[in-house]
Amino acid sequence: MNEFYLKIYDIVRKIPQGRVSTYGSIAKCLGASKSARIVGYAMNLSHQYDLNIPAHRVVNRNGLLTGKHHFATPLLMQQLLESEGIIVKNNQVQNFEKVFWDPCQ
DNA sequence: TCACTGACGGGGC
DNA sequence: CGCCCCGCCAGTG
Repeated sequence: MNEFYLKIYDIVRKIPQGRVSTYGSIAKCLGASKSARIVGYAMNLSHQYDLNIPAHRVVNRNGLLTGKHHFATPLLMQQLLESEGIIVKNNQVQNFEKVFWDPCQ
């Protein structure tokens, strides 16, 4: 747990309800565009610490729910998104361009 | 040190 | 379009 991770968590906490962002755009926003994988790893860690991180709002560049298996149940990620009004079909966020939120805005 | 593993992304074709 | 290859880099054993 270092400052880089804390910055990642700061940004993820700012993602509004009903919107999603991507690992890569978050990394790029922090000036580390090549460290998208690390963002994913940080999301993985966020479960074991008692941080209040909406990790379900972070998907990959294609809008795919690649991290669903790291939640309590594989369906939880999709259910959380749908409860915020996001439509998920075949592990993929629909209207991805519309709900995408740029962390650097 | 080394090798391997990913909740990744860009570029080529 | 989709698919594949490759660079990336923190953690782990």
